Amino acid sequence: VQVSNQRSRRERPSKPALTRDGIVAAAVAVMKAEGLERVTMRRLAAELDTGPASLYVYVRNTAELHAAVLDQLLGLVGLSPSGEGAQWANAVVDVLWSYTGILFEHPALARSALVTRPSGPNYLALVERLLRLLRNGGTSDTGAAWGVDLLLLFATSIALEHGTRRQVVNADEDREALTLAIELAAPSTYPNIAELGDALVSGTPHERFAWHVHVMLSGISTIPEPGSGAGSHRGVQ
Amino acid sequence: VQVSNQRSRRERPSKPALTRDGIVAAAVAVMKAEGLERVTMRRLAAELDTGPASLYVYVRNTAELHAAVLDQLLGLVGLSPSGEGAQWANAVVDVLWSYTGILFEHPALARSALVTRPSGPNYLALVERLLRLLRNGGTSDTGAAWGVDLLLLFATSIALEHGTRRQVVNADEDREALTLAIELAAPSTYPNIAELGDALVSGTPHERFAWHVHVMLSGISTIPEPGSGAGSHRGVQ
DNA sequence: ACCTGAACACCGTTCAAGT
DNA sequence: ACCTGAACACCGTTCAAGT
Repeated sequence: VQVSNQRSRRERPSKPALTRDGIVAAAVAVMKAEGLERVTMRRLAAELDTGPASLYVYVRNTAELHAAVLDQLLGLVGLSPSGEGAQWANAVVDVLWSYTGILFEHPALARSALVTRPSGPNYLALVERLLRLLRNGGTSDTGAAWGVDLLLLFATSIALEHGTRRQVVNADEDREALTLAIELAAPSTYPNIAELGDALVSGTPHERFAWHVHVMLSGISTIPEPGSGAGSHRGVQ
Repeated sequence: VQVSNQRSRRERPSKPALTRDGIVAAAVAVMKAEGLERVTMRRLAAELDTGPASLYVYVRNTAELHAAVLDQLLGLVGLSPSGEGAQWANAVVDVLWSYTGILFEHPALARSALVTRPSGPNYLALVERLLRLLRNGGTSDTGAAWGVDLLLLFATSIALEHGTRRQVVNADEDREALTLAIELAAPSTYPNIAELGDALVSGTPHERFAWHVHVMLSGISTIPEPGSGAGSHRGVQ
C-alpha cells in the first residue's frame, strides 16, 4: 500500500493540510460554484479529499461554517461614497441596499445572519458605518443603537424573503397565490384588503425598500426612547 | 392474505382515509407533540400508516404542508380588544406582539412565512385588521398597504430571529459572541460601537419591540409615498 | 493531537408497478 | 384514479479505532 500512498501524493501534490482557513476557503469556493445549499460537511469533505468527520476538528458545526462564509462576503458591502451631510438618509438606503443585494444572491446566508447574529469584522464594520451615519443624522444614542438593529433586521429579512422566493418558487405561482387571494378576498370579509388591493402590490422592489428605510429613519429620529413614556405592555402568553 | 387484511382492519378501524385535511391535521398534531422540525413527509407517512409517496397525491411538497400548518396557527392571533381610537398605535403593537409570540414557538413556521407569503384566511384576517388600524390612525392608503408589509416583515423576522436562537443555541454562546465582539471592538477601529456598546444590548425584548413598532408607525404616517419626491436610486449590481 | 471509516439516524422526491 | 415499495441521492453528527 506504500506505493499507492506515494502515487496519490504525487498526483495531488497540492492537497492542502486541513486548517480552519482552508476549510472556509473551500466553503466559499463551493458556494460560488454551486450555491450555499451545497456547502455541506459532506460536500466539503469530498472537496478536501477527506471524510466529513475530519472537519469537526476545526469547525463546530454547519452553522459556524456558514457564519464564517457570511463574513467573507460582507467584505463587499458598499465601499461606495460615504455620503454624509444632508444626504445621510439616502446614504443609509444605499448601504443597506448593497448589503441586501449581497445576501440576495445567497438567501441561506441571510437566514444564517438572522438566526446567528454575525460578529465577524466585516459585520462590525457595517454596524459601525451605520451608527456613524445615524448619529450624523442627529439621532440619539439609543436611537442609533436600536435603529441599526431594526434597519439590519429589515435588510436581512428582505434579502431572505426575495432571495429565497426567486430560487425556490416558479416566481409566478407564489406571487399569484397572494395576488389571487387578494383579488378573491370577499369585500364583505376583508373590506380593507379589497379596497387597497392595488396598493398592496404596487411599486418596484427598490421603491418599496427605499420608502421603508425612510420610514424607519424618520421614526428613529422622532420617537423618544422608552422610559420617556410609551412602554409597559403585557407579555406574550 | 385476506385474513391478514381483515385483521388489520379490525386492529385499526380508525385508520382514516387519506385526505388533504387529514394530512394537515396530522401535521398539526405532530407539530404540537414533537415540533415542526419533525413534520416531514416521512414522519407524517408513518403517522398515517402509509409510505411517503402517498402524501404527494394531496400535498405538492413540504413547503405547502408547512404553509397549511401556519394558517391553522394564525387562527390564534390576538382576539383581544381591537383598541381603536387614540390607542391605535398600541393596538398595533399588541396584535403584532401576539403574532410574533405564536411564531416564536415555531421559528420554522416564521421562516416559512417569510419565504412563502402566506395567503390563507387567517393571514388575510390579520392583514385586514392591521390595515383597518392603520387607516383609523390616519395613514394614507399606500402608507397603510406598504406599512402593513413592513410591520409583518418585522414581526415575522423577530420571531424567526429569537425563536430559532432560543432552540438552536446554548442561548449564551451566541449572545456572548456578539457582546464579546462589541466589548473587544477596538475603539480605534469601531469608535461608535465602542461608545454605544451598552445601548446596543440594552432594553427588554418587549421594550425594543414596542419602540421599533412605534418608530415604524410614526414614519408610516409621516413619509410621503414615492412619486412625491424621495425615490430613484441605482439598482443592485 | 489529529484524522478517519463506518455507522446511526435521518431527509425529499420520483417512478414503475400495482389495485 | 389512487396508492405504494423501493430506490435515488443526499443530509449532520458521533465514535471507536487508527496514526
